[in-house]
Amino acid sequence: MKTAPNALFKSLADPTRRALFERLSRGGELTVRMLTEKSGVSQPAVSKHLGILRHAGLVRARYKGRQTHYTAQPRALAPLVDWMTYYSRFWHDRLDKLEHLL
Amino acid sequence: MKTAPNALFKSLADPTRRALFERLSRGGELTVRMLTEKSGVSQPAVSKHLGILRHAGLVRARYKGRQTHYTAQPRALAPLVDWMTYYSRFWHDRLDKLEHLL
DNA sequence: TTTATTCATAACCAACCAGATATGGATCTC
DNA sequence: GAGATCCATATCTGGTTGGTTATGAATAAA
Repeated sequence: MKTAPNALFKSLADPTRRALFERLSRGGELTVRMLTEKSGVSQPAVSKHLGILRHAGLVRARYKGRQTHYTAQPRALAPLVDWMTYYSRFWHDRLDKLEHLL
Repeated sequence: MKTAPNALFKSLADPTRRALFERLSRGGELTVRMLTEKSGVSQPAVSKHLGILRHAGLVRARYKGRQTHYTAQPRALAPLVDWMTYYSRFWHDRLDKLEHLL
């Protein structure tokens, strides 16, 4: 309950990185090129962010030809849900049903 | 749905800071002195962290005499729950009941 | 009225981080 | 095969940040 959410919190703390994850969550599968276009940062920056997200398990890479397709892995958010379930006593009664689902 | 979770994610991204919030979530009301003891860092560091948490709305300060008592404000986690509700399509069906509770 | 305690702020420092440009490998296209 | 495109990695840099010590204001205790 301690080290698990660390990488997740850190990964999602950066706005640019979180925006990438958000786009992937809605947009299905997207290439680095597509993600770079409306990201506001350079392509290497996007690649680096995707690497961090991938390391945290939040996205998944599929290699086809010269381009890499990324997809979101929302299941990786589970430790965050666990963390909030555990540490918010106020909501505990309402969240504990959710907890055993995960 | 964009700027709201930013301060929360950033606040909770630091392990020391998150540990303080966790302790307050379980330990009720604690003074800076008490929080400093088992934090592993100096008192000014604790004060700074508490200031950040307070700025994010995650803790609340009560001033009595020369000591400051802090309490956790788990309701402040609401935007995080909203964020996860919105951006995790996988859990959407299970979380949307929770969403309208908040 | 001293003396001690509690806390916050200031000033400083080392480490980390997010961004850039440069580059090269791999793969399509012509 | 030649050129163009896509992506990742390497390197560098400015800004952020989490930590420290120093200090002072405010309050409690002696």
